[in-house]
Amino acid sequence: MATPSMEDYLERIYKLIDEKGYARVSDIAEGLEVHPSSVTKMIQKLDKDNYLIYEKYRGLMLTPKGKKMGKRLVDRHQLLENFLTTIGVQEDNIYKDVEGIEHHLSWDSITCIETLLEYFRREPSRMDELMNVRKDLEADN
Amino acid sequence: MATPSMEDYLERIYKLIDEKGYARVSDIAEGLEVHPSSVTKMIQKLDKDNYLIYEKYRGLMLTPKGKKMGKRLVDRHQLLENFLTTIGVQEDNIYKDVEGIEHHLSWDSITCIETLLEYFRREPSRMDELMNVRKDLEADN
DNA sequence: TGCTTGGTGTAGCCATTGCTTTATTTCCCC
DNA sequence: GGGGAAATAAAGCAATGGCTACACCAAGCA
Repeated sequence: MATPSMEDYLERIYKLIDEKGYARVSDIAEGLEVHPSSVTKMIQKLDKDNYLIYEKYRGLMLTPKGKKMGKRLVDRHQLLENFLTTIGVQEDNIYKDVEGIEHHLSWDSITCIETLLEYFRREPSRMDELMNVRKDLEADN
Repeated sequence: MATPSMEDYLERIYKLIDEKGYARVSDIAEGLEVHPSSVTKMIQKLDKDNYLIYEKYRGLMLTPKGKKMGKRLVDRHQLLENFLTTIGVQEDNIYKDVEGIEHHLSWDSITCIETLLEYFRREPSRMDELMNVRKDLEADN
């Protein structure tokens, strides 16, 4: 299984390839705010675990396994952002919270949160009702 | 600020005191599945950070700060368990997931999840509707 | 009283995870 | 072919927390 940091790298790589068609060491490093040498090292680890195929100085390609996992990770991240937004968490807390929890939820939990979001999406008035509850609770203090 | 591990200890200690009136090193160690020496070390750290007052061989007492934080941590844990249960996560995933995310959510997020739970509590039929969404989504596959 | 014993405390060590620094290598393009 | 940007290798460091081994205290019993 992948460590949290491996997931961060894989997520970033998937996104870069998705957006620009390729993922360079320096882009990955910049995105994650680490030094290039850290990226090289992690890429080698990801290669060893068959998430990607890596050729020194030549670049990398995600394997099917890597693509699949990358997509899941990116989707998961997005889902969690949507979830926190939906329930009313402040913008400035969302990124850090997602960053913190995304690596620690089972896919079962992810699926359930997905369902919950769909629940609110289907009937937007439900969010209004949620906000009413919020106002009630705030009034209690 | 407290590290994840410090929070685990504080949570455990608060619970022990709440249930038995005191918290012995060996009980804490057993609860967290670590060796007693690790507990002593952490207790000293918690003392240094004013979460508790510690006297060698004599036991410990939570300070007001420690009590307040301990209660928050225990409540937070419970809240997250309830949340995952409510949205339909399987029993066997809940503990590990909560264990994983509890240290990584802002109090803003916690409050919002609290509101969400209250939303379902007020009108239990909402959970039925949530389960209907779930069935729909499952049928799609 | 004094000894035994179980619970505690101390010190030093180890593992994991990642990151940095520094020095070197490779590629690409002029 | 040479220069510079990018990438890599090697070594080391820092934070976190856990463990082992051994020393120590204190309560209860003989």
